[in-house]
Amino acid sequence: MGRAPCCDKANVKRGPWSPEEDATLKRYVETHGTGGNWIALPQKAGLKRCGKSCRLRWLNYLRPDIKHGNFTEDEDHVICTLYSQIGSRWSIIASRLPGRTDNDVKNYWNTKLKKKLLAGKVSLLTSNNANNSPIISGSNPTDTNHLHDSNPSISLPKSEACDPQYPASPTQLSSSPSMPLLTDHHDHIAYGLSTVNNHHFIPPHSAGMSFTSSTVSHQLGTSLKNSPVLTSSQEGSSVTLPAGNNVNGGVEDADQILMDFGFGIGDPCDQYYVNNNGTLWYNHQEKATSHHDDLSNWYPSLLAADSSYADIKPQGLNQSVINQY
DNA sequence: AATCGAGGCAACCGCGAGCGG
DNA sequence: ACCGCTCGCGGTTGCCTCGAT
Repeated sequence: MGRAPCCDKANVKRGPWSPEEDATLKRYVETHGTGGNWIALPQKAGLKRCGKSCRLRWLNYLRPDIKHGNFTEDEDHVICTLYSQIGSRWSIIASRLPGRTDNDVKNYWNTKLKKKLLAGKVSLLTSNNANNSPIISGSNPTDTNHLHDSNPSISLPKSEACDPQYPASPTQLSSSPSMPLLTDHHDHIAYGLSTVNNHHFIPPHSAGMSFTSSTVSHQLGTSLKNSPVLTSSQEGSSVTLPAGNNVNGGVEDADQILMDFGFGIGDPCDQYYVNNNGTLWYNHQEKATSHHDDLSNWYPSLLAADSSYADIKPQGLNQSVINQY
């Protein structure tokens, strides 16, 4: 037996809200509040809507002080940086942006910001430029000063702070002297703590780390300093990145490194790319190809960006391991 | 002017968490 | 401890708009 529906779908209106419905809901909530029960609200308010629909409409549209459209550069940075650190937890990200809803942020990321980021029009801010970091502390949603907090930290709920997928706060991890980063295919370890298909992976940003070409060289045991574009895939495929793209700047930027390790998260064609500010980019290819220029496949920092890895589960990690970092 | 496709956004869906009985 | 109910979240869908052809 499946879950009972939250409402009688046959007797509720669905689809876009009319101005009359908006007015009715707004009037009711402003007069009576939600009463802590959205399920019962539509009947009391005289709406033929599902309670969940009412809640969504109120939170995402009718609530006072909602901002729509026109995300600022500061907001872009907040979203990008938090996304790089905590992934697609839109409610947390939205809570840092006064007047923005999780739905808004999510849509903005999916439709615009991801592309903007890939095009290099907005950057992720790292621990190296913490003075400008939008990663913020405090919880007052109306306080916009946090956008320029000089001593940033993000507070996750306790359970999340202990979640091995988010092994520790960025602040804690940034002080890590040496975290195991890259090993080869045989060890099935890429970046550390999270595990995907038995391959461990944590992007540098999640660890609050700056990731430089020399670090990569060291970890790979290979001299990369004179190799702005590295391919070390088992297939030995070379990679051509789109020209004029800051993120995938390839040969134009000697500090940027492309790594096609040929191992890891499911496919020999997976690629990892670290640019000069420490941002890890991940490219998943379904099939081996010499053309890795489909921008839609590049993701910054977090595997969580790719829904095909939604099954990421932490494995074999305990607090003592976390404490090492 | 008509058609088509891509992009953007609002809304829906299903699941997990939390809470009270 | 268990169960049922509601809330909140993230992923997905579908409609609308707009630009290109």
